[in-house]
Amino acid sequence: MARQRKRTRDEWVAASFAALAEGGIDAVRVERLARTLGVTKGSFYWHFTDRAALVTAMLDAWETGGTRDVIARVDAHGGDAGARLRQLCRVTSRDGELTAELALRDWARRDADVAMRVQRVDDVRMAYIRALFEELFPNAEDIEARSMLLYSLLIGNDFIVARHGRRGRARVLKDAVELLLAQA
Amino acid sequence: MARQRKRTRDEWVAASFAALAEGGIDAVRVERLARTLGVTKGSFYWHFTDRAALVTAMLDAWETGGTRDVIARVDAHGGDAGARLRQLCRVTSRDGELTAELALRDWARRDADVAMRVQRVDDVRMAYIRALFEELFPNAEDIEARSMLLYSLLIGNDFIVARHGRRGRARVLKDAVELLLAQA
DNA sequence: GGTTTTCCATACGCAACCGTATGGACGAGG
DNA sequence: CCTCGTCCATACGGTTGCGTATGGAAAACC
Repeated sequence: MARQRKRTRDEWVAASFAALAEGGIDAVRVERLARTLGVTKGSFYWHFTDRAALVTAMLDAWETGGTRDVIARVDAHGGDAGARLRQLCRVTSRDGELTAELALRDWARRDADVAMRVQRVDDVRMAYIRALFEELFPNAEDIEARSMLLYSLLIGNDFIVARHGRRGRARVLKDAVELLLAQA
Repeated sequence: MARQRKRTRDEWVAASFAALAEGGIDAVRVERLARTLGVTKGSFYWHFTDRAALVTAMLDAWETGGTRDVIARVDAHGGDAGARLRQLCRVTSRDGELTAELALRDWARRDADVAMRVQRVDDVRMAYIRALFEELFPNAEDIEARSMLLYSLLIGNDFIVARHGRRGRARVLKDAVELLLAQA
């Protein structure tokens, strides 16, 4: 933890995500972040005009990190459509991968700008999933249903905390994916 | 809007949910709620010891409203397992049915008590869905996978804002449910 | 080495909340 | 009619957070 002298804009954004994950949006406060970064508000208001500007920067980071980065990681693994869908499942089910999702989707219900961003993210993710399913199935409506089911599963896997008896979540998740990949 | 003289505890809770839906958890503030109810804080602190007590009352209401009430509405409609699952889908996809879900699930990540409540709700819902699928399929693992997929779909239908080209969400939702109800 | 730019500390005013304390209006019960 | 319990208004102190203003240290530049 070498006491560096200068903070960058990205450090503020990173600290904001950490605070969001730990304490919710209520924890993303200028003075609190300043303390964790070892500086004061003066630093913040030099890098950002506003608290709103910080939030905008967070949204930007989430938008690319939650689409392009994930897709790149999946594609880097290679394989055919089925392998990629399984890999997508593994990547997104990693713990802490979707820490900001809930807060942002909740916020999107009340803020038009945030809603637009979430829609963009959802469209990109669905397009990726849809393209993979298109390599496996012929019927467009079937493809759309399976894509929606898989995307919902990835979201639900993180948002739902139900127990599954003796079976673990990982096993259920795997079974569900295989069900979606199975030919009707 | 007859200016009533006395407020009940439930009115405060109802106003809290309205505020939560409109402005997020940040809008659930004592003095703000008092204004919308046409009273002052004095009233609040007579009905509740604390802001935390209000939140607890909200959680209680959500817990029963999001499980027993929904299940009762579905069962009241009657029909076999397949019909009930389709009805469950219709009931939960009504707008505004899950306004508190996102905020609560987000909160559950950081508060052990809230997490326990969400888990109870998820367990009850999953048990209901599972029981219905058990009437349709023989394999336990298959049942669990389909149950998780359906529950995820119901959640995802509300949380995901992706577009589906010419097909509307309602149509995709219906196709997805039929896919889950179809024999392998 | 002096000047300018970069980055941050300090101090201030202001608003929003929380929770408490206290008194008052109003109806119920005797 | 008087009292008592119910329900709320008002006033207060304390905290937290935002945004601004201003000065200062340290580095970059010439």
